[in-house]
Amino acid sequence: MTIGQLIKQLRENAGMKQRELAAKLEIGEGFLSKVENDQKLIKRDDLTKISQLFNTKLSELETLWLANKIYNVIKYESNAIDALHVAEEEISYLTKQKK
Amino acid sequence: MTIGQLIKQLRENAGMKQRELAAKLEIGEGFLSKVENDQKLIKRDDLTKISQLFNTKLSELETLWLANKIYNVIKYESNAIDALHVAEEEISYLTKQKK
DNA sequence: ATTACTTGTCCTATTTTGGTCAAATATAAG
DNA sequence: CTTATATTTGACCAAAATAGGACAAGTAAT
Repeated sequence: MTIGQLIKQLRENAGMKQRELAAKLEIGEGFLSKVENDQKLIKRDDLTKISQLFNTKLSELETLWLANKIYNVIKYESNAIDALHVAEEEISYLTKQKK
Repeated sequence: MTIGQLIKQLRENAGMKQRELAAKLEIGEGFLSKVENDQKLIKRDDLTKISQLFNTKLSELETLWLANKIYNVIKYESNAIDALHVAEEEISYLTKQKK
């Protein structure tokens, strides 16, 4: 599940048209369409508004949003998976903050 | 192991000073110092030169370089690990290219 | 025929990249 | 200690890339 797919799902489950949601987010509907199809990434600040509108957990939105950012960095890379693992090791290492 | 740590290691194992390596890469030594300490990321093109200079596998350098890029995206994020996993799923999914 | 959605082209303001240089610190040598 | 030599750090910068969008025209669905 990508951030775009989730936004689309939330919107449709609420029976809302793109035009409506776009208006609430103060963006054009063309842009929202691209967001829902993961061709553009929505502004991070707008996640808050979305989480309120659809009463969904902000943290879940943020995780998918961030995943999309990561994905954009590696999508054309043949060693993407290896790099992800290395990055994960580094994060884990620092997160254990051995004083 | 980060890309900076590896570059430093390769250089020291070859008994080379920062000044020398910096000259071969045509960058200042201040910049190289930052690269070795992961405060700056070296240009991707320069990885080729490094792999030739120290006779090391380019793919390994590239993986660490990419890992650093990813790391920079998520380093201050509390849900970094979750996002990494989501991104990995997306890559894996697309890599299986089910026609 | 409308309404809804998608897509392509274009734009500019902000951010990031890749770097310099000088000064500050370490380290080593005499 | 003193002095070279090596490395690190901070402040700054131009150029390149990206973010975040608008808008019009094209498709799809109703």
